[in-house]
Amino acid sequence: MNFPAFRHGNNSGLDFAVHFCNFCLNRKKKSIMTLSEPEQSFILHWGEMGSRWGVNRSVAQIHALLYLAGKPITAEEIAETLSIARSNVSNSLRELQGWRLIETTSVLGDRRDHFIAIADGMEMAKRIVEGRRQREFLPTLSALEGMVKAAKADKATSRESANRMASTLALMEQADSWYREMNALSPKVQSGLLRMGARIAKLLPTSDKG
Amino acid sequence: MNFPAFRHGNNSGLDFAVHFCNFCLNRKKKSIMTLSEPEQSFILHWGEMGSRWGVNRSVAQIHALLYLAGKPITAEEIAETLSIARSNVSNSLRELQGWRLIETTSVLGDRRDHFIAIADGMEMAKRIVEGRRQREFLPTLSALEGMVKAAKADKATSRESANRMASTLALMEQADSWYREMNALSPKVQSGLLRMGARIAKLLPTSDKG
DNA sequence: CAGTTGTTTCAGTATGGACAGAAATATAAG
DNA sequence: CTTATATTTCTGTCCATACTGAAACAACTG
Repeated sequence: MNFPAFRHGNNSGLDFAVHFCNFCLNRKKKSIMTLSEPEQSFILHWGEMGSRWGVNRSVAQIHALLYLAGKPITAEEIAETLSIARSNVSNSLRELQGWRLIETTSVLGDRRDHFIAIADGMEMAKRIVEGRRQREFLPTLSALEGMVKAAKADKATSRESANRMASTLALMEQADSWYREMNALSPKVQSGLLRMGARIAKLLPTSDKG
Repeated sequence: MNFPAFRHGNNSGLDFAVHFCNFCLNRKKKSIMTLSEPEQSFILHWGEMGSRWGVNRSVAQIHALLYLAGKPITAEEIAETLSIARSNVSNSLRELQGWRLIETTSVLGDRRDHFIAIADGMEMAKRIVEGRRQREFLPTLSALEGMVKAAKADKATSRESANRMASTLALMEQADSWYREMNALSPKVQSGLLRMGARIAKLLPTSDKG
């Protein structure tokens, strides 16, 4: 540890630029989060759950940590707290940004990025769903479209087979359309519908012809 | 190939038991399905999709094959058609039965099980969702319950942290309750709601307080 | 009961993805 | 420009899981 020729109080009257000596920065760098036992199991289970749903463990754990922390923390802190490699943290953070589940913030006098998870659980869920839709659902949908077209044209494919593909496609398209419409509603209405549950069915015209 | 002392037509007048000579059975055994090109890509993509969603490739492929076939086929046929090991097929079939996505049927004069996928796409989707709920969602839910309790009791856990866990739990419980209610509705009403999409929101009391 | 056919279990192998650590690159400060 | 610091890319290792093929097991037939 070396302390350069910086001294507190010599910032020559600048109004906005705030500097810290390396000693302060170093002290800041050392702050590892200590996790309580329940917090640890939350993070562990979150990671476990993630890996069952096609999100890798580190990504899910980091997300859980940021979510629990509720305040901006640095990549390094994350790495030390969870004991995972700095590079892994870096990649995972980038992925989480890709899912729009975390954001970066700046802290005065610190060059490092500080990361924070979006706090609203509902919003979180929506972004995860939207992410999976974009990455997996939509590509499959368009692939299926192609296949159905090909199946109908191909005379080696039985009519029944082609029909089954087509109805699968139709079902998926309907589900997607339902999702898009629901997604477009205001959060207020969305949570209203959620809270309402099956009681909504009572509002349907009694002789439901669809 | 050896042909035992069985001859056509010597079934001694039994009404219901129908026998086939081994020659016939052997001929039956050889029938491998030939898949058209669109069918192949359907199966391949289905497998790909499965593996992205935590279902292993073989299981998903076999399911796709049975779904396309639309008629009962044997484990052996599946193995030969998809070129995967017989044992793998056996295990995968068992898993598919666990998900209630396929059923077994018997064919007269054939000891082997014949498998067929449920045909209704909507029903299929519902069973998949229910399966994942049972296997992954509910366990997580109860684990979370324990953690929230522990977090509230534990004084090393910050109030904010405990609250965040609690609200996550609450959201998941609400989602589950919504699902259960929707699931209990009749298929008719369900598809009515699906087709209706966001127009359902118009039926809500205008000043929606929830 | 012996022989045949079908199914499951088991143990070893292979493959894909996660991960660590090092090296390379970028950015800022003096 | 040099040095310090932050981040990303890259490469090899490790691990989990899927998968195969063989062997054990079970069920049925004559």
